[in-house]
Amino acid sequence: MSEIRPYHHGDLRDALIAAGLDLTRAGGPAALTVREATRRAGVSPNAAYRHFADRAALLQAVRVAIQQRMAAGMGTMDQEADTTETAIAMLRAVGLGYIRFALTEPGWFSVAFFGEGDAQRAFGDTAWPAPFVALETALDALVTTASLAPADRAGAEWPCFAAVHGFAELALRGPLRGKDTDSLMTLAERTVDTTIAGLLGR
Amino acid sequence: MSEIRPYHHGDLRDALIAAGLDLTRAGGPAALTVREATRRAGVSPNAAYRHFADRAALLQAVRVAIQQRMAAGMGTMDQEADTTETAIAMLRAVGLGYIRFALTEPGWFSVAFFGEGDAQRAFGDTAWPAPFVALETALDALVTTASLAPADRAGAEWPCFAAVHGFAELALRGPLRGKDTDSLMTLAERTVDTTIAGLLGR
DNA sequence: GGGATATGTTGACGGCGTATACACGTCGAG
DNA sequence: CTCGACGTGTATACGCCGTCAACATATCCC
Repeated sequence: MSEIRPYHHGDLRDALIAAGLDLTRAGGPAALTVREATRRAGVSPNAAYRHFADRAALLQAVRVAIQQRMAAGMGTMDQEADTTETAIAMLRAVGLGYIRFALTEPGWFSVAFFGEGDAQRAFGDTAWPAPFVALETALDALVTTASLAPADRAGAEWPCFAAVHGFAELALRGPLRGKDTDSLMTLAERTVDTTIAGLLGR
Repeated sequence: MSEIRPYHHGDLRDALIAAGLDLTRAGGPAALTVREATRRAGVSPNAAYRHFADRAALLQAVRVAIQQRMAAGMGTMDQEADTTETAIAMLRAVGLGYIRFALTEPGWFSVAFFGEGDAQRAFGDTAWPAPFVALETALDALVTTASLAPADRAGAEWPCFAAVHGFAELALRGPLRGKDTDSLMTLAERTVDTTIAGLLGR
C-alpha cells in the first residue's frame, strides 16, 4: 500500500489474513485452510508458517480481524444514555445488532464467536470483543439511570449474552435455520425484549 | 451379544455408532473419524460405507443416539403441572436440565445440537429432540394454568431455547469456559429465571 | 563486502474422506 | 446339491489436509 515493498512477497501476513477473511466469509471456520490461503496469496503452503505457528493461529488472527470489522459495522455505540428509555433502547440495539451481524455475515460470525474447537480465545487474551463491551456499557447505563438496581448489575451480562448468542445459533444452525430474515428479526426482537423485561423485573 | 452371529462382522452398524459415541463423548464432533471408528470396530475403513453414505451420515446416526440418551438422562418430564408454581418449576427444570447435560457431557452436547456444519439435521427430518418437546409441554402448562396469556404462547419457545442454548455455549466455548460447575449453575439459574420472568411479564 | 537474519520453496510424511475394484459368506432358486 | 445373486468386508489408490526438515534467497546491518 505504502511505497515499494519489493520484498519476497511484501506483506504475506496481511495477505493471508485477507484470504482468510474471504474464505471464512463464505464457508465459516472450516473453509479456512492453510493451503488454500497460501494458494490465494500466490505462495507455497509452508510460507504461512513464517507468520503463524499453525492453522489455529491464523484462524485466531482472522477472528480478530472479523471482530474489528464487526465493531465498525455494528454502528456507533458511543451515544450517551441518560434516561431509562434511551438506556433500554441502547441495550436493545446492542442485542439486535449482534443478531443482525450473525444473520448478515454467518460465516464471519461463526468464526468470531466460539466457532471452532479452541475458540474460547475469542475472549481469551486480548480485550473483549466490541459487542461485549457495548453490552457492558448499556447495562451500566441502566444502573446510572436507575432502571436496574446496582445489586442486580453483577452477572447481568450472562442472561443477555446467552439469549442473543443462543438466538443467533438457533437461526444459523438450529431449528430456525432457513427462515427469512424478516421473520427472524421479529423473533429476535421478542427474544431481546423478553430478556430485558426479565432483567428489569418487569 | 445374543447367539452366534458368525457373519462377517455381526452388526457393524451398531458397532460404528458405539465407537462414535465413545469418540464424540471425549472429543466432540471433530473426534469422530470414519477411520478411527472402523479401527475400533476391527474393520477396514471402507466397510463403514456399506452402512453409512459418508461421515456426515455416521455423525447423524450418532447424534440420534445421543439425543435418545439425553432424553433418558434428563429425568422424567412427564409429570403433570396443574398449578402456576408447578408449571413454572417444570419450565425451570427443563432449562436447567438442558444446561446440566451440556456441562456434564460437553462432547455429546456439541454433537447433539448444531455441532457441526450441517447440523441443522439435529431437528430436520425426524421428530424434535426430547428436550425441545419438554419445553413445549412446559409452555403449554403455563397456558393451561393461566400463567401465560394464550396470545403470548406462539413463539415463546425461542426466547427460552435461545437463553438456555446460548448459556451452554457460553459455558462450553465462550467467556464462561473453565468456571467451576457450581458457579455456572448459579449463573444458569439466573439466566433461566430472568427469561421466565420476562416471559410471564412479571 | 559479508555474515546474520528474515522470508519463501521443495519434498516428504502421515492422516483424512472416499471412489473403484475385488473377495468372501450366505442364501434362495433350479 | 449346485450355483449364482447379493450383502458385506478388503485392497488399493487418489487428492486433500496440516506440518516438519532441509534448503534457497533476499534484505539489513556492520
